[in-house]
Amino acid sequence: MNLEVLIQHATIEALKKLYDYDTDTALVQVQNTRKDQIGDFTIVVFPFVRFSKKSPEVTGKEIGNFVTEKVNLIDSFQVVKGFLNFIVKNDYWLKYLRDAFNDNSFGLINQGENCKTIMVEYSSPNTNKPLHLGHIRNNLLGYSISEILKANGHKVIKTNIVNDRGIHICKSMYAWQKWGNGETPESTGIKGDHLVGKYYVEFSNRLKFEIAELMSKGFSEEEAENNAPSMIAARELLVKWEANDPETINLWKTMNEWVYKGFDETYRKLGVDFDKIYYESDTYITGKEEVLRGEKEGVFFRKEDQSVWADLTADGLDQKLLLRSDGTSVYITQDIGTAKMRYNDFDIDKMIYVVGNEQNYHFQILALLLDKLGYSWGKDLFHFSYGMVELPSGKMKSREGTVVDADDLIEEMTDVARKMSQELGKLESLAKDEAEATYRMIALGALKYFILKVDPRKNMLFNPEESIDFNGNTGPFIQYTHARIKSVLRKAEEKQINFTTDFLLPEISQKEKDLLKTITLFPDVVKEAGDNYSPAVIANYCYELVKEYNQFYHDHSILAESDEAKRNFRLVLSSTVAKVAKTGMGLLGIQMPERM
RNA sequence: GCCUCGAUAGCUCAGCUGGAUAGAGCAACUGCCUUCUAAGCAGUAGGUCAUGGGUUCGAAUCCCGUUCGGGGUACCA
Repeated sequence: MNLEVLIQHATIEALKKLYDYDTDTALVQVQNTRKDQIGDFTIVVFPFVRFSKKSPEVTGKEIGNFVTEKVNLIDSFQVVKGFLNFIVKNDYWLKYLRDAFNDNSFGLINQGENCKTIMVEYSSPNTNKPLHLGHIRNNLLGYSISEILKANGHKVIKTNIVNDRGIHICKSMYAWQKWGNGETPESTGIKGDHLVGKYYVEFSNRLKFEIAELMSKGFSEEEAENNAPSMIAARELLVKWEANDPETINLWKTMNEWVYKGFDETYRKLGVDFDKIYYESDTYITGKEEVLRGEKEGVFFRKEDQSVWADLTADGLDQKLLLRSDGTSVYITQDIGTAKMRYNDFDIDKMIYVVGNEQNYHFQILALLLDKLGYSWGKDLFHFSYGMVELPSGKMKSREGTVVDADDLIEEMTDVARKMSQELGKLESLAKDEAEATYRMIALGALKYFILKVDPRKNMLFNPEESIDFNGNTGPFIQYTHARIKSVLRKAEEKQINFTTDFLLPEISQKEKDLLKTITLFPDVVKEAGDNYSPAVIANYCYELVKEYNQFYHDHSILAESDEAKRNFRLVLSSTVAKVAKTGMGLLGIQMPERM
């Protein structure tokens, strides 16, 4: 049982003995004492004065005396206004440090009885265009959430559903057929996903032109879009595709292969991966079957034009199209099929969809439809809904070319990291490829931290005019601190200074104690991040920790310390900070360099 | 229109399961490298927590109204 719980229980007992008041753990909260106050743990006594019938100060003193008597790890206490601050014996903190230092999986929970099998879907790209910054946020969140859930003792299956079919890819296919002149990634030297994306943009431009033309002839915007020749051609391609037309399927396969090769490269650079990949071209048929079964069972209905719908008005929503009048399937049809296949393939306790908040409505409906189709797990689907990445000019739109391309961004960041390292004269002793790997590590550290430190639910702003920072509250700052500690530890080794946790109790300074206390917060932070699906909690903690370390580092010598117990303690402290920071950043998918 | 999310320093963000004087970073200004990595440390300045009410011993945090902004409400995905 940890000390906070001991204090909590002792306080409950005190309330009973002193004031004959019965309460439970929910009403007695032990919190960490504010940094600017003396003490380690705090209990707010205001809620108790009502039945102690004494002033907050007196109430605090009475409870303080009782608890201090009862819990022998507590050294003393102070009452400031209505706040009861306990001061804990140094032995407690030092023992904690020893344990943390010796525990290789400090802060992580082993797979135990609460272990769930959780499937996390993320990335989910369309195969008609390359990945952009919005996808980067998705990929980083999905990967990080998976790691955080593993750290909380769960089994995680990372999955990706590739939207490899549908009208969007037909648009690229049509444009390539029409204006491509047989271009390939090989013939042009353009990365496959970028080449296909180029034709998607060309299609959009052409369509925009055609719509304008038709509207000038008196068509409404909707009519114009439906009657634009390019749009008609793309729809024809989709019908041919669903009818298995060999020529269409061939072209589709070829262009998708180009895209996959490109995606694989981007995923590799980003450092994300998947345990199982689904393709909508494999799952949409199951979806169609499910919809038709639903229609047969009277859950769904068919309109005169042969389109199939779900009536959700009883649930406070609208009618929802499930199959088009030409018989082809839509987005939600595919998702129904994908969900069913996943539950057939794996024994899943929980399904998490990492998808942007623009699709909140979609997932609300998906859960409802699956429930109506008789799947008990339908309502348990969890949509991890995250905010958009916005540019100063507003939302990113692939169709309009206002996107920050993922590959470009990573390259630019790497260039900045390289330039900066060289200006600072760092890494000169490293071999070229090792230095390059470190630049990449720093660049990705900056990018990933920049994205993951913000609350996932909120929209965030990216300004391409200002490059992502490498100083201050950033990934490289945390990486730097790690490298700094590693450097000290290397020097210790060179000087043959061995250190163990057997140090006799040294006196510890306030800064050392603050740092040590920050280390003790890590397990709770991991748990909170898991409960709230929030990499941001981890990111902000890592920053807090290394900031604390840098202050300590500035004020104390480590290797030059003559008192052996102190030197020993500081080395253990440093080493533990490095380990915790590395573990924490690992949960964000950020690697830590040995030197930088 | 309806549904939904948001608004904290000049900018980007923490803090939101109610607790002490609202915190960081960036940008601006000042100091600190003959000593373990200055991608660092210390400091100055910067706030009506959109706004009006309510609940409470106590509200940035919870509730209601208002204003402004994002997203959704497609036979796009």
